[in-house]
Amino acid sequence: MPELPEVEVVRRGLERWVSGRTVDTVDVLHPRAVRRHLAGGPDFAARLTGLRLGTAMRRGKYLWIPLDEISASLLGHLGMSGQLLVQPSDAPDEKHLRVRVRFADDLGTELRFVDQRTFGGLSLHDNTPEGLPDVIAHIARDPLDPAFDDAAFHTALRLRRTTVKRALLDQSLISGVGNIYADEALWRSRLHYERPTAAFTRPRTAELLGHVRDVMSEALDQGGTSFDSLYVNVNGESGYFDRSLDAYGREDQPCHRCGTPMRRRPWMNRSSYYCPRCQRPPRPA
DNA sequence: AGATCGCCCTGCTTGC
DNA sequence: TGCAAGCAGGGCGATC
Repeated sequence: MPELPEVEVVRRGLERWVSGRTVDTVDVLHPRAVRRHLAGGPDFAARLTGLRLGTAMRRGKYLWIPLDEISASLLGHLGMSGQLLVQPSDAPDEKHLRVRVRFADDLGTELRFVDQRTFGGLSLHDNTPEGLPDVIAHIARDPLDPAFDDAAFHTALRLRRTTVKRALLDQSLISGVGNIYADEALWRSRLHYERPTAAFTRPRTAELLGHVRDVMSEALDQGGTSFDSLYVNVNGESGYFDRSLDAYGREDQPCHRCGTPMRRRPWMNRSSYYCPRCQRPPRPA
C-alpha cells in the first residue's frame, strides 16, 4: 500500500521516463479507473491525446503531470494497489491493466496504470493559480515539503478536538501519512494513538514531526516500503523497507525497545499497532 | 463547520 | 474440501 515514500519513488520514475514525451494514444480499459474524470473515459482519452507531459509533481500521495498547453494536469492516485509502470510496448498486458498511454516517439515504452482493487485512478483537472490540480487544493503540504509550516501544524493540533492518529491521517492537516507510517512515528514518539492533540506542547509536536520525517526519509532512501507484493514502483521494482518496521504488523512480537509483546487494536475500520508499555493510553476522560 | 462513519473494491487468509 | 467471513485501507461524501 503506497504511502508518501513509495509515491515519491514513482514520481521520480515518471520524471525520468515519461516527462517531456507527447501522448499519441490513450486506452481506458476500465471506467472506474477514471471515475474522478467526470466527463468520462472517452473525454479523458480525447483530451489527453497530443499533449506534452511536463515534470511530474507530488503532494502527499497525489501525483500530477502538468499539461502546459491547456493549463491543466493529469492527476493520479495509486489508492491501495495502484501501480504506474513504464513497460516495453510489446510486453503482455497485466491482468489488472486499467489505462494505457502510448507516446509519439521511438522509445519503445508506454505508461500503464495497473490497479487490482481500483481505489486509485487517473483524471484531468484545471490548475489553480498555484499550479495545483483544483480538486486537490484542500490537501495540506506534506512533511517533506520545504514549505510545510511546523508552527501552523502545532497550532492546528491544539485547536482540534481529536486524537493524534486521527490528526496524522487527516490529509487537510498533514498529507502523505498513512496507517503504516502513522503507527511507526507514534511508536518512535512513545505516543498512544488515542492521545488527544489539544494538550500537545510545542516540543511534543516537534518530536512527532521529526519522527514522521525520519521514518519517511528512511523509507525513501530504501526505495519505498513493499511488504505487500501489490506495490511495485514505476519500473516494477519492489522495495524492502518492511524489514525495518517497528510497529506495523508486529502483533504479539516483542517491542524492539522493551521486549513487551506488541498489540493490535481495531481502530476506525483499520488496525493500530502499539507497545502497551512504551505507549501508554491516556487517562479516560 | 468540525468530527465521525460508511462505502467503494478484489484477492488472500482464516475458520467452520 | 468448499464456502463464507474477515482483512487490507485512502479518500470522499453524507450525516450529525
